[in-house]
Amino acid sequence: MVFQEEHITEIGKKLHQAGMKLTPQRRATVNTLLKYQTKHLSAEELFTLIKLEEPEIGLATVYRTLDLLTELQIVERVTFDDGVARYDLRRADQQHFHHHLLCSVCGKVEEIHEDLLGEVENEVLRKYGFTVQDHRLTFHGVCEACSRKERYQDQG
Amino acid sequence: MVFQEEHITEIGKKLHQAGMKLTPQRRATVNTLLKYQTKHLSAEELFTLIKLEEPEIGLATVYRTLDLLTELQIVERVTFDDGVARYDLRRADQQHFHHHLLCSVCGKVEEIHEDLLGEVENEVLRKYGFTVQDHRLTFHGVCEACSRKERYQDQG
DNA sequence: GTCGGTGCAAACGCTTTGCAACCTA
DNA sequence: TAGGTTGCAAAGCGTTTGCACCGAC
Repeated sequence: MVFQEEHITEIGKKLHQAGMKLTPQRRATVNTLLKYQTKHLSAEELFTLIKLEEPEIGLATVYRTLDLLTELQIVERVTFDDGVARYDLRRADQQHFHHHLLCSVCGKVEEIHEDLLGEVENEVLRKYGFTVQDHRLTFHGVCEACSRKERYQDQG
Repeated sequence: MVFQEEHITEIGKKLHQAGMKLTPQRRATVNTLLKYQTKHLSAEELFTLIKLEEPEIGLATVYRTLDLLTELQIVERVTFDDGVARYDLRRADQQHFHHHLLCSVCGKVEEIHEDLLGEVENEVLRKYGFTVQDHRLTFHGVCEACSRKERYQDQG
């Protein structure tokens, strides 16, 4: 995938700028993040998948790499209420226009890449004097597929 | 505080309805939650405070009580990105109109009790077919006090 | 040769659980 | 007195850290 290679070299550059190396382990981690984009995988889940490409890698290295990528703002760490950290590759074009829909029936996590909060953030500044730099917005509810199923069951 | 007593008996009723008892430990926990409302304390912090009223209480009981109150929707469990659960007494009149402002300078957590998301939730239903039941919204940024300080420093 | 990066195992902090004793409705 | 509730200690789980070894520049 050319697209993927571009991403990797771009990330390699960022690492270099920070005086750090693009090791095979880090490359494999980024590859896996790219491959499972928007899946919101935990460190342990990523570890299992990364091992397919880089079997010798250790869990600690995965954590360290994810921390590093988070600091460089290449990935975003999200914590839902289960307390487990999940990791998301950040799109280059995306500031913080990124929300989650968490279905309480099937557990699926959907992403919305659209800024729903522009006006709301202005309001927060106006009313509370709070300057918003970033946000975390997760909606809990029922996704389209599950709603349909529920309606179906109610009738049947 | 009459207000507080009302709350306690009301919560006692809810427990009763669920076939559970209002023990001294639970009473002390609710009292402390009332006393430090909107402080977003962790279980450990609450434990320390509850012990002032009920010195024999164990940490496990605090966790169990908080779990119980969360299930009964009397308190709300919030997890910011540090991964530690914090607990918030739910106001009777409040559905989910409750957001957080997290200052990245001083670490303070402010609450907003105002529904900023009514229109946004309609949009989510319209565009994504997702029926919103609840949400978590946290703004990361700089609070009014810290903004003022920063402006002052820039000038001085 | 230096210095960052790695794997392993041990440690860590928050949370949950097993169990015997307790106590309240 | 029956069943929920408790305190304690141990275990659980995700995450971090110490350390010796490795490998690229």
